[in-house]
Amino acid sequence: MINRDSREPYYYQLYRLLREDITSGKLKPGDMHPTEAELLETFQVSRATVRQALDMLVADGLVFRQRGRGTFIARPTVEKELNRIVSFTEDMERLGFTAGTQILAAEVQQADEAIVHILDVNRGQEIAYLKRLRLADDDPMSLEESVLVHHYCPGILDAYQPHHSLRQLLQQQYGVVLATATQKVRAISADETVAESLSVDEGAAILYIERISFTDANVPIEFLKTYHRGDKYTLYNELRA
Amino acid sequence: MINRDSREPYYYQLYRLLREDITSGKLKPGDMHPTEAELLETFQVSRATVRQALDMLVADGLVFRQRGRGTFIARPTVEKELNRIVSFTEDMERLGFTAGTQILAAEVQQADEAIVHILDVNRGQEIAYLKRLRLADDDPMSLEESVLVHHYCPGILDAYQPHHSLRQLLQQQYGVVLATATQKVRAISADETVAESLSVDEGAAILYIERISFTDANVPIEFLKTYHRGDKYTLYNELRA
DNA sequence: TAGTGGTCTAGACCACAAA
DNA sequence: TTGTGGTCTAGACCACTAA
Repeated sequence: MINRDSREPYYYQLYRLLREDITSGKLKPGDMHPTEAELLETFQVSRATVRQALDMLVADGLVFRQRGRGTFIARPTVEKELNRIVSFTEDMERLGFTAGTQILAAEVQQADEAIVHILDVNRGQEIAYLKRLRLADDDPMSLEESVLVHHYCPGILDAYQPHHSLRQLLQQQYGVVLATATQKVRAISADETVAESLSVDEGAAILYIERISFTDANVPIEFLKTYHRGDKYTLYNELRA
Repeated sequence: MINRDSREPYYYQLYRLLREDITSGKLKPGDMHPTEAELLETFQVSRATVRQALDMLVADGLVFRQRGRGTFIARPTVEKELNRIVSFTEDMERLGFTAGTQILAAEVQQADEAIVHILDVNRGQEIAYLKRLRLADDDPMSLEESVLVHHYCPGILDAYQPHHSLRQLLQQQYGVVLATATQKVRAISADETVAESLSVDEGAAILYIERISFTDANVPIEFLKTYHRGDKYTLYNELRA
């Protein structure tokens, strides 16, 4: 039900309630969604409020409307997922692998000239450096080097455990939400270090990705370099005209 | 002004009018947009209608709202461009190169089993095959193999000229608009053929992209395989949480 | 014809920013 | 204090779908 005393808008509360019914599987793809009239009655809010909540579900791609027929639960498409920021664990599980992690290095360092410009910090300012080897079904898949602005997540390297999601930790312990990211993707040849870490031959093709992640306040918070095994890893994305 | 007799909704007419003021440059980034109250008065519509039009401008990224301050014209950001379908020519010019093209093959073929599933055609149905070498400042940059459903663009291989954009040709001569695409990105090692075409050593890192493009009616129309030189080509994209 | 979503009105009160 | 956008109400009429 809608909490009338909450500072959260009615439409947003309703949105979350309706979304839960879909993501929990209570309503399945193709099912008809409760009509606007039913929602008015059930939740005792005006039609504009109901429509505002439904607009958000439509924007999320969770439902679609057909004039004269009703509102229906959408069939999830792979495409919708393609440009989302996904954790390595999520990514591997989607592909049917079991994800594992080895921590190769975790230390607080001082920002060098290169990082200063990328993460908008001052030279010498503290950064958290984390180097991890990512495994899929116990085989090396990717090598990841993360640099975080330590100021926003002090002590994160002590809190981090291999089975944790860095993303979740940032959100739950520090209230830092990764909202957007930009990335550059290149194909490179494995140098000795990378080859050894990933158990491939020197010179093997590597999918190299540099990502800068931003908080919901549009502040750069993480710089990530990833070396994926070219023979094992595929990146998907979607384009619009 | 709003045409009250049009079948086009008021909010949509208003949206187009306001958008025109921005894209024409009459309103510049950072400028304050007319307030909702002003728009009510000027266009003699209700506030809900004004807000619906403004919602669309916000969704387009053309304006942003600040409670208590007003609505402002947004600064176009590079990031917004990152997930757009871009032609090779556009792409190279953005980077400051001069784009060139050599046609290596252009012929009508019959769909084999692999293509049948990708482009949703029948086995043996006609497809247009086009193999092009892409140059940046006269250096080989990428090797592209396009497969088009010939039925939607009969005779396109005769109409195509090296300095043309395939995308423009499809739109202008056949009314086919490429609206969305999905792509897979991998790092591979150059085999003999690819190495020779791109003037790199065999085994050099190649950024390999497979793209399926869809029309605005969501019909698959083109299958594109691209081999980019790893030492020269970088792919950019943007992610959301 | 009954029921659905699409559009539109004319108000109201609120939170927030700036003077 | 004034003006802005944010939220909300209680209606209305319309276009479309399906029975």
